[in-house]
Amino acid sequence: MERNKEKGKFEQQQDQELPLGSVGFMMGVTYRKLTALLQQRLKDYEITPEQWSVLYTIVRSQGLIQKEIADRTHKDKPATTRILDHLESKGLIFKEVGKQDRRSFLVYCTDKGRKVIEATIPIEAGMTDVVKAVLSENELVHLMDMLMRIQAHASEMLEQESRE
Amino acid sequence: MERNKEKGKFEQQQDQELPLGSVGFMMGVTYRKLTALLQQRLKDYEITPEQWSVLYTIVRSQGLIQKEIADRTHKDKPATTRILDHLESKGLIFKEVGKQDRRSFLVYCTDKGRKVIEATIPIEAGMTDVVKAVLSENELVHLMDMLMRIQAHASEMLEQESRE
DNA sequence: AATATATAATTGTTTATGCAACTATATGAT
DNA sequence: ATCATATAGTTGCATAAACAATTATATATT
Repeated sequence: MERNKEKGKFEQQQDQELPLGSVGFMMGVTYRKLTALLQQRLKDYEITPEQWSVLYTIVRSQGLIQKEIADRTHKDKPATTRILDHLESKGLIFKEVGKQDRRSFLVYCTDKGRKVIEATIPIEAGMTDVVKAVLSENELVHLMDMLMRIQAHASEMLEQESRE
Repeated sequence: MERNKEKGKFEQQQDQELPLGSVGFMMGVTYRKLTALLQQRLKDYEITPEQWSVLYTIVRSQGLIQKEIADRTHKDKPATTRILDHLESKGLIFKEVGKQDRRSFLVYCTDKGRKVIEATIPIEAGMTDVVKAVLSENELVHLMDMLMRIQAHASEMLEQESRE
């Protein structure tokens, strides 16, 4: 009887402490927290974290086609189109129709776009510092390795399972 | 000259292999891949992963107020309101006005809601198996621990920095 | 050459997040 | 008791992801 009561109390407590213990949800929560912090820090530059990642990719490699940008940033084509729209309307990038392949556009950053990235690279780097404040160098490396393994395997599974 | 050429080739390759190495972005990509897989597997039940997490919380603890659900699922109040709207329109939950506090609603699941969760718990558990296919038991524990540390620290930083 | 098929990009729809503004009810201080 | 403040919930707006369908151009097949 007493043990039952105790167990009841324990379970009730667990209920409050561990509402959703699965990896996927934890990862989502952590990602959103990190992103919100980065967004906060990028506020003065009027660019979102996802826009930053796309613009960064463009600054590093001028003249990519959208499909290639989509692959490198792990976005699908519609998402890429729309983020590029935002970047274009802010005057940070421009497009040019492909000469050989007229289906595609070559994407370039403007001077303004390059300057935004140059100015914000330290901010993005600061996010790694935030993580390193609670993780050792080894742990960070291990974390990245695990994330890559999970990501690769989940992609594989998804492709497999959606193919029928 | 030759060395320069080689280096150019190497950098170009790096360019393709490591487009965005930062933790935050990697975590977002991994989260989305896991979520997409879960969504695929939940397809027959007409419920999304985020809806699942909210419904699961309700099934485990009947009569929570929305604020409490928001806290446990790490969502803000608007997001919670809208997800509850979806669950309600599918007949999986219902609300009841609070007796003591008439600002709040007590949320309960319907029979249908409970059955959906009971039927899909194995599917959600299957996501852990997907992760365990590429991570040892120890690594998974370590990963969860690191995620919690990062999440807590990022929350702290965000609160600190948004407070001025 | 004509036709089928693949690919690049766009548009529309649904779901979800984050932020700000708002309503209604509770609580605290004078 | 009144007035200020806090809290629960909702609504509106911007951004983004996932999926399906569409358009336009390339490539492959016969």
